[in-house]
Amino acid sequence: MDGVAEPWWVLHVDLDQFIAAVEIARRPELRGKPVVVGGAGDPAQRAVVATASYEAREFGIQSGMPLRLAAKRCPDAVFLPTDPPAYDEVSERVMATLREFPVVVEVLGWGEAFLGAHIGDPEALAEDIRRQVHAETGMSCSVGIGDNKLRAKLATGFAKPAGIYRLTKENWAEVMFDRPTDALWGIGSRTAKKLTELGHTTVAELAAADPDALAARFGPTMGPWYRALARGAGEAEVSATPYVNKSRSRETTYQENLTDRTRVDEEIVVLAKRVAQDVREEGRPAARVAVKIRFAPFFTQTRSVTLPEPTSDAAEIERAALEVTARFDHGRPVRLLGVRAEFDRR
DNA sequence: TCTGGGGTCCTAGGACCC
DNA sequence: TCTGGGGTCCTAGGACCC
Repeated sequence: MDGVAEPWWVLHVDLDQFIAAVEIARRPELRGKPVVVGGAGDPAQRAVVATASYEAREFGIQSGMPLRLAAKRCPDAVFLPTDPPAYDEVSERVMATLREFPVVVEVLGWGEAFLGAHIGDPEALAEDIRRQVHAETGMSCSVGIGDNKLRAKLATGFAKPAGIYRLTKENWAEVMFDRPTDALWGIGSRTAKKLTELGHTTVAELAAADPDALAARFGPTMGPWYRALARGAGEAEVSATPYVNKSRSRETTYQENLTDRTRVDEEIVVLAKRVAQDVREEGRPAARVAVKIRFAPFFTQTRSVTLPEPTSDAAEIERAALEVTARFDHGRPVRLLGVRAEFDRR
């Protein structure tokens, strides 16, 4: 104290195997077993893994993998359906626990948040958080400590499971420079491949890249931003301002492709009704309506329209969705349909 | 890889206006 | 029309994240 401000730290708290952990908490007999949560819990269906328990990961099962493939890798795994309301509820309890600390809490997603704090000993705070979250919710979490959000977020990856890790300007080069560029938060496999074509395979190489060349390849915002990421740049501000949706959408992948045009319209109406309900609950009118169609085998298109006037009326949202649907070239079987409402930017 | 669902942000071309 | 320059909106697509 004595009027000397403590330094500002960003902590990233992430629940370990969150979705699987919620399921195991209410079915203790599953503890220690390979558990895979996703879709309707039927590995014969078109669906992917939401979260696999650490035991299931031993078999090479990962988030985003088709359930069918997961079942092939581990036929004895327990497959469970996703239950979003259950994850909402546990996540809320975790966030409430985090808010008991003298920190700013910015929720990132289910079981994941950034914390901002003026504090002398961030490791001690992280320990307290881990202990308190476990005591109040039964959940295990990991905590990344950083001097900005990027480094805190990446630090959590090194902390898992059930650990604490600090990543700052001091150890950034040592920890990150030899890793591939897609180890960075914001660079995925597509961009990493393009970067490799430009001769930047590692984080160190990207950090030393020519920003003008990157801008020419990726655009004036993204190009220089990738280089900044490689140097560990990120926001340090943490905001507790409640999240406001910019859009609401509903989509469905059909277990069997739709081949009947009439059926497509019927399903669009079903989705539009759900979106209209979401829009009403949002309390703000929709300004645009978009339709997404994924044709077989896996070819996705979107069409959209700006409404003459923003509306929350279900009939108008349905009508707009059907109008937009009519603009597609309906030659092939349909694998997925989606309807999205966008709110006015403000 | 027979590859979900719900979001966000950026890019780029054309329309349109002054 | 042998067609400037800048700003903004609309639309479609790509990429990424959880």
